[in-house]
Amino acid sequence: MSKSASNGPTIRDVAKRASVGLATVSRVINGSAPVADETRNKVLQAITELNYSPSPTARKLSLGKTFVISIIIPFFTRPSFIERLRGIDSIMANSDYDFIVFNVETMEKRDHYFSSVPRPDRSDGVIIVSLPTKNEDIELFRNKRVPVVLIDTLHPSLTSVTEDSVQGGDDATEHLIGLGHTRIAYVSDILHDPLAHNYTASRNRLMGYRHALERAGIPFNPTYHCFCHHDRPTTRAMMREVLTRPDRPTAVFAASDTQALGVMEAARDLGLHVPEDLSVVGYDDIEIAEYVGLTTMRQALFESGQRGAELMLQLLDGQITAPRAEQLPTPLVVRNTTCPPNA
Amino acid sequence: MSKSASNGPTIRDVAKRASVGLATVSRVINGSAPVADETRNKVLQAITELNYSPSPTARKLSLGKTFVISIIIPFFTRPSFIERLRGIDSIMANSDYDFIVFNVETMEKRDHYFSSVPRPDRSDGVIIVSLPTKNEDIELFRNKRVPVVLIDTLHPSLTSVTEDSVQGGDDATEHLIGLGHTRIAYVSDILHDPLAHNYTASRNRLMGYRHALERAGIPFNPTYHCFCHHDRPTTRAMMREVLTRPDRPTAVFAASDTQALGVMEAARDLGLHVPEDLSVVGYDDIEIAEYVGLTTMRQALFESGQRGAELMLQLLDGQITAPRAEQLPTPLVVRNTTCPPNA
DNA sequence: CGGCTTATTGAAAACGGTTTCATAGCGCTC
DNA sequence: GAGCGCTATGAAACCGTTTTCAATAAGCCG
Repeated sequence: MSKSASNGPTIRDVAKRASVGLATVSRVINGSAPVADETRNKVLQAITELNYSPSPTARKLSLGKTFVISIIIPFFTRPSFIERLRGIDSIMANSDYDFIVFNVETMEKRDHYFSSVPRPDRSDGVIIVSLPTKNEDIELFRNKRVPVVLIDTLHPSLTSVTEDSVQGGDDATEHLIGLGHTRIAYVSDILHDPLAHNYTASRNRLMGYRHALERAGIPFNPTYHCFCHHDRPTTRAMMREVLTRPDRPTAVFAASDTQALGVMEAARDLGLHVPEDLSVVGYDDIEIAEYVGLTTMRQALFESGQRGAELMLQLLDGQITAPRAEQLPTPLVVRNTTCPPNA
Repeated sequence: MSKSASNGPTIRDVAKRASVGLATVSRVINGSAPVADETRNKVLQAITELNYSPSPTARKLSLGKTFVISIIIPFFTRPSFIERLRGIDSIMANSDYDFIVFNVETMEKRDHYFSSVPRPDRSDGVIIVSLPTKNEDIELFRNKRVPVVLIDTLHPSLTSVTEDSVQGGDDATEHLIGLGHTRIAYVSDILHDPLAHNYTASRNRLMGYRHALERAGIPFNPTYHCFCHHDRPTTRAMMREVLTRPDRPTAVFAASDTQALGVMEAARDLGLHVPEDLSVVGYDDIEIAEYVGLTTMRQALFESGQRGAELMLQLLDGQITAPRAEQLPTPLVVRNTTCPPNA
């Protein structure tokens, strides 16, 4: 079983045909040491005659590298992850590395991949997307000595690329304040639950929201922070109550487009017009957002993937030594779900 | 450079510690030959003591396999591809194989991947999704002796999984006929252009459409076949004209949800109500479809990925020898963009 | 108790590259 | 012309597995 069907020519065949030592062939291929022109030509000719190409596996074994970057990502739950993957791909496709994707859909899979994937004989590096890391995870990675880059998540001892959610929350809120709103609600998922979708991001957007309010001299009203499980129907139900309160907000900043859609459905249920009766700002700029004309914060999804991949490549190159945390700006996309209040 | 940082224990270390030959360790690990219980226990103990796990790369080299399945897919252009990838993943994750994804966004990349990826030293098998194959491609694959499975595409000499587009087109049209419609338009992209998105599928849906009409005794009206470049704005513009014709259709079957959305926008532009004035059936059941309540044909995307992966595994196992073409049924999802005419 | 089969085992040869190390050949200096 | 350094090269060792092959020990039969 050791020999598989019809293997191609090996470096030894090339050496024999060119009547040189096989070390010389290796040198010609990799340019790792000077070779006389005449010799090189003989080798090159033998290579083309035999249609030889070196075995990646053998190379990997000899070099002690895998030439694989592993991506651990919940990539199937949201379209936004695809955009990040595209960014990673756009960089990786031009490198020597392949990337293989590990799809996390449950906590068990997360734990399983976190412990089995970052091993030197499996991957040269690991990019973790949108998955928070605990300290024990970090310890694990360090023991395995595999470089790690975080995208969309933060940890003090790892290199990471994140969107600036504080700034984003600030900008979104400021947009509403600028239009004249003062009763502005913030809608998010449950911030106490570390397993929630966007735990950290939602918290940071809240911070930005509060900064903006503070700067404008608007006191923070805790009853304007509405949270519930992160899906459209639940958000819709919750907001139906909120929007019937006597001091109902005139504007809503939602921590995700999905929740923003829930807000809009609730408004529709109650006969409130958007944006005349209620301004809504979302976050993410998912595909539907454009379709329904939702004003939203666009995350630099593609760019985050690109940047993460670039950082990984630099890490592998030894160009980066100390962990570095980069932040990407998030632009506001103004469509037609926001306008001045009572307009 | 040959030695990388801090490699883990090797099979030799285990052998030494258990004071057995290294062949025996291999036998214990793989169960490839009988080992005395006492010996096995010694080895097992040494393995756990050293926390040993075998090097995948060395295994690959020795076995002459890559344990990699390559997926060539335009996966980033449409959400539907992700669903197929999920299906593939759900099967592959439980196998010995990793899969690596090659993202095709241009013709050059297609050609490049088609020639470089299906090589025995790169992949044990290749799954090609939604990418038509020419005869010369097939010849190439055959030369490389790498098994290939097609998803969403067909070729007589390869194993494939496709949705039954003829049946789908038939069912969609029949649904409209059943509601009482007789003036039914078919909207698709340009069928003469082999580079168009869904060339074959669109043609097959047209065939199903005609079958259904014929069975109902409704003559096929060529002016009811409307085609244009496959995007929402273009479709919208085209349909604005079609829907102002004196014999305007009372129902539209669109070859994709994207185009169906264009149709609905055109109707809105003209003050036509959906479904009272115009019934619309789409195809694909993309995410937005549910949001806007579009009646549509759901493709068995996830299942197609699963089935394709299963077939690949069987191919690698030698369970399949002759090429086999499987077809998956596509269910109709009735929402609220269809109703009887003039209702 | 000798001979023969059968279950276990270890040494060694793959797998196909890269890299070290020693050497041969050459031009240069003094 | 002896000594020196430098370039180009090939033989051999190595990466960490799997598998072949021969050998040893044990069991069984007559």
